[in-house]
Amino acid sequence: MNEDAPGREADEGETAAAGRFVDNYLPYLLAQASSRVSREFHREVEAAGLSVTEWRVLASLEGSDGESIGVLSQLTLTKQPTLSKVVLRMEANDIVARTRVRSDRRQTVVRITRKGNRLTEALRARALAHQQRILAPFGPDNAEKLISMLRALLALHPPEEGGGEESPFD
Amino acid sequence: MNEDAPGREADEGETAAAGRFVDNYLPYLLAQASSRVSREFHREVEAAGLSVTEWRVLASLEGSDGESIGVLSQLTLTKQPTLSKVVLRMEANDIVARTRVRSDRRQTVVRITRKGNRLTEALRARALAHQQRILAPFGPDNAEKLISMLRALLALHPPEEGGGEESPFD
DNA sequence: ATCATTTCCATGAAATTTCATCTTTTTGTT
DNA sequence: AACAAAAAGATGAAATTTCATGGAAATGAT
Repeated sequence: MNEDAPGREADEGETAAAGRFVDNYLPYLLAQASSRVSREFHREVEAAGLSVTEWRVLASLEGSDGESIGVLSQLTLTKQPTLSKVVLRMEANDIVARTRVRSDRRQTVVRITRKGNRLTEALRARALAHQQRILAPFGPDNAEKLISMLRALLALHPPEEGGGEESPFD
Repeated sequence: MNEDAPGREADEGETAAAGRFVDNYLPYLLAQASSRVSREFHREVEAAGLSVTEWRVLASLEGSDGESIGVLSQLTLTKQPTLSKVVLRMEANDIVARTRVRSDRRQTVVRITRKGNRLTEALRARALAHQQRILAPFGPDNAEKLISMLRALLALHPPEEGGGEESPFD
C-alpha cells in the first residue's frame, strides 16, 4: 500500500499499486467487470420487487419455452439446491410454473407465467437500455467485438457439469 | 475471430433456445465468462490447500505492499465482514500479517508473509499459464484487445462504495 | 426381464455469508 | 476546544447457501 500519503489515492479501487498482479489477470478483470456491470442494475431489479436470483431466472426463461432446473441452474450460475428453493418460492408467487416433463418424469420444467411476464417486461427493456449505456462509449464496432469475443470464449469453455456457482476470479 | 465454430451442440448449456434473451445480454456473457474461466482454475487452488477466497486475497496482495481490509474487500469482491473473518484465519495460519496503520489507526493493513509468498509462488505461475491457454486461441492482437476493453470498462465503472459482492448477471 | 447404475430434483442439517451493530479513531462544525 | 457526524473494521445473531443424501425415474448391462 502507499503509506504516508494522507490523502491516500483518489478513487477507491483502481487506485493503489499500479503493478498489481491482478491488474493483468484476465479472471480478475472478468470478475470485476461482471460484478460492477451487474451491480448497477441491482437497484432496478429490487425496485421491481424481485431478488437478484429471481430476476436471473426470469431473464433466463425469456425467449425460451421452459427450461429444466438443471439448465436453469447453469444459466443463472446458481447451485441446484439453491435454485430449486428459489423456483419453489417463485411458483408460490405465481411468477413461474413448474411441471414434470412427460417424456422424462425426473425433470422439472420451469416456465414463466403471464404474471411473471408482465412483471419483467419493463425490466427487460431497462436491462437492454442499461446494456446500451455500457457499450455506447466503445462505439458499435468495438462493442460488437467485445460481445463476440465473450461468446467465443464461452464456446471454448463449456459450462460445468454440476450446477453453477458464482464467479470469483481465479 | 468471430462465431463459435467448435463444440457444436450436444453440450449442456449452449444448447437450447438460440434466441434467448440472455444470449445477447452483456451482463450474462460477462458472468458466464468469469464463472467458467475461474472455475477451471479452482482445482489448482484447492490442490494448493487454499480456499478460493484465500487465493483471491493473496493474488490481490501480490505486487502491493499491503492493502486495507476495505480495499481488499473490493479487490476480492467479498463483503467486509466475510473478508475480515477470512483474513483472521489467514493470519492464524501465518499466511498474511495484519497491522494497524500508523497514520489512521482505524485501518488494518494486510500484508503477505514470506510463507504466504512461498505458498503462492507456484500458483501464480500456474495462473498466468492458465491465462495464456485461455487467450491463445484468440491470437495476440485479439487477446490484447479483449484485455484492454475490459480495463476500459472498469475505468468507466468505479467499484462500489461498500465492500463488494459476487457477480450475478443483471 | 432383472438388477445395477446413473440422472434429476427435492430436502434437511451443517456451514457460510450477510446484516446490523458496536468500538475506536478521524474529520468536520460551531 | 468540544462535540457531532462519519469512517474502518470486528463481531454476534439471523438468514442464506451448500453439502450430503434420498426418492423416483431412466438407462444400460447381463
